[in-house]
Amino acid sequence: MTVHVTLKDLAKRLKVSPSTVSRALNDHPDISSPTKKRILALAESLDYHPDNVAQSLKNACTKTIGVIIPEIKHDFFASVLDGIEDITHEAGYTILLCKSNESYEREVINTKVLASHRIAGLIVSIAQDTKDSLHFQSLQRRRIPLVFFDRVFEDFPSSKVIVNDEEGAFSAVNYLIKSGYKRIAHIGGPQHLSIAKKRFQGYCRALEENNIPVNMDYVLFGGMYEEDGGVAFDRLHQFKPDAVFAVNDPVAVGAIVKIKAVGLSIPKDVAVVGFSDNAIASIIDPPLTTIAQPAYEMGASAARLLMDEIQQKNSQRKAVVETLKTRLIIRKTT
Amino acid sequence: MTVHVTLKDLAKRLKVSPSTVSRALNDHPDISSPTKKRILALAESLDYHPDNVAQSLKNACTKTIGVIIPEIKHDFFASVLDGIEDITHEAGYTILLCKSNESYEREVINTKVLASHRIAGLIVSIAQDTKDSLHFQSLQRRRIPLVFFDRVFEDFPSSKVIVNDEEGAFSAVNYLIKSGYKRIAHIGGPQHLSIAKKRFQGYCRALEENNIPVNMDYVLFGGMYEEDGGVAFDRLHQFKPDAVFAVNDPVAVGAIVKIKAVGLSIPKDVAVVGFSDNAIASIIDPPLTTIAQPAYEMGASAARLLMDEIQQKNSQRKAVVETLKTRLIIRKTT
DNA sequence: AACGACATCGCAAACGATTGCATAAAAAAT
DNA sequence: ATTTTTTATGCAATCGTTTGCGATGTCGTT
Repeated sequence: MTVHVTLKDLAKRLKVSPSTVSRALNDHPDISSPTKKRILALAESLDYHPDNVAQSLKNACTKTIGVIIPEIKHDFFASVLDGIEDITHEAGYTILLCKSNESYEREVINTKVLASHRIAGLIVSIAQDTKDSLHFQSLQRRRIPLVFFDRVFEDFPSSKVIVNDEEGAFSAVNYLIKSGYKRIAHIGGPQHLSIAKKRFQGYCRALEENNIPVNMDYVLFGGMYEEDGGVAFDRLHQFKPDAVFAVNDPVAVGAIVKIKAVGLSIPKDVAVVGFSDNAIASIIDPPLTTIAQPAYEMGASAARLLMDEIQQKNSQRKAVVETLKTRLIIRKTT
Repeated sequence: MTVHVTLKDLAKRLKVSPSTVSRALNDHPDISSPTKKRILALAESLDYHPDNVAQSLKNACTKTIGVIIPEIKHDFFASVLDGIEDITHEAGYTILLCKSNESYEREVINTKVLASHRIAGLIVSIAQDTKDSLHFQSLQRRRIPLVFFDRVFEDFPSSKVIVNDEEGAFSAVNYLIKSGYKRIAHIGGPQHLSIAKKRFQGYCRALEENNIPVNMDYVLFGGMYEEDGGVAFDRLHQFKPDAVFAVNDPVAVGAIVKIKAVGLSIPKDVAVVGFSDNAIASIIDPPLTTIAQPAYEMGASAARLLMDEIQQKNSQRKAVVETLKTRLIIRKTT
């Protein structure tokens, strides 16, 4: 009365050896077609499914890939996950999903759990709290292919999928300048996050190329959430900026809410630009000018890179960095 | 030069048997504390991690649970997933994530893949295309605990987490009636989906209890997406409804867009009520009156139920149905 | 001095599947 | 009729871990 039907069960019932059953199920040419048919038929009727766990143990590799993201309930990551799922599913892989909750400790635990699950590879966007990459180095030592996306370590020897943050930020700020805005503020994110840093750099370059000095009164670094945007604009308010370039859409939204709250009008008094083109951007009032990131495509690209690395496991792998293009979407906040 | 450090490696290095190492790592009382310390120390320095795959094989159970959802990039499911992750992570389980893309075939494949991964349990919200439950019955025969949420089979003998859809719909429509709306239309979903059916039932009951006959001119059944809402209102338009109760928020949004497009004003000419309280609801112009579903809580509840069932595997399990409360959120579309 | 009680540890089988090698029978070639 | 080849199947080891049982060795007890 075993619950799971095993290969041995089939063997016993048919009075053949387990090896024969295994070969028959894998359509090995050594097995005669009559026996093959008998075995296939029984397997079918008993609803036999090979035990992936045992197969993995034997083959020293599973058909699962790990994914670690800071949070799930977030347009961007959800879309990325969607892209990852579609590609890996095609390739016969399943996703082991972990969430870091932006915590370094939880990220470390996740890598350990996933490693001991023997994932074939790992796709990661690192947490805000994460500053060192020891846990990922440990995975590389075990030859587990690794692909980072969006939030990456700049000098980590692995494949990455990023967007051209600097360029995107540049084009947004440059557009603001060309539109005649003079006092352009920046609400930035934590500068140890490469995306936050790059966006700040793009902001600076745009100003410089237009011969506008970077005034640090207009620059604030905080978190990546809506409340951070509100807090930041509160402090910025005294300097009367006529435009705000936020590190991402939630922060931009936070700023918008605050701007409206203090009685200023958008974009007449203050223009706002976000980053990411979250769903919220097209829906908020007024609709937010922002920089679109191809989220689904990033997930799909990361998954494709990972699948490649897994397949050619033994050949010398080279870390490839894929930079996807951003796109400035002009709406009503500028 | 093995990549993975195994228990046997430790054993060899320390000239003890693998069983001793195993027991030491599991803090078995038979092992003396000096040897324990030696083993622990080496395990630490060699960055040893037990192979989950081998453990799973031996123990006939993994520390993973499967999750099948129709799509990921959707506020509701993403939030549910968030809830599931938090609870299962606490319990030491990892999520194997599959997406059905609303397709019956893909759902069937997913159940097979997950079963052969030997998941300890499964959480599912069924696809729109799914009409029979054979694949889930097959899982139950293998004694894999199953919990459905949101979209469930009404008469399937397993635990479920649902919201009181009928009651939620009733309260929304009742509110519309009390507010003085007379010609209340319903843009419904596929009636084989229990949630769509229940919401329609709530709509009917509200009308009936207020002595308003249900006029099927005002009722349309379609899909669950934004475009379906637009299409539906197009056809509804001729009957001049003064209020629309949509089966969910995307459909409501589709209707809103269409209503604005034909030059009607909301809520003056037509009121709109959605269902789910997606992020979009609070952001769209005008902000949408809708019925809030506790998405995160549903995920967390489903996960808790599943954890319980897994732990008391052998005792007779009873299917428990947990019904969470909805909440009418009144915004500006009514 | 002899015997049982403990404390430590190893042996070996097991989980379910795969696979190189050996073996047996049947078919083909001489 | 004998040898060679082909075809079909079984044996046994292996992946990494766990665990019941048995084998030591060390004490304390009478």
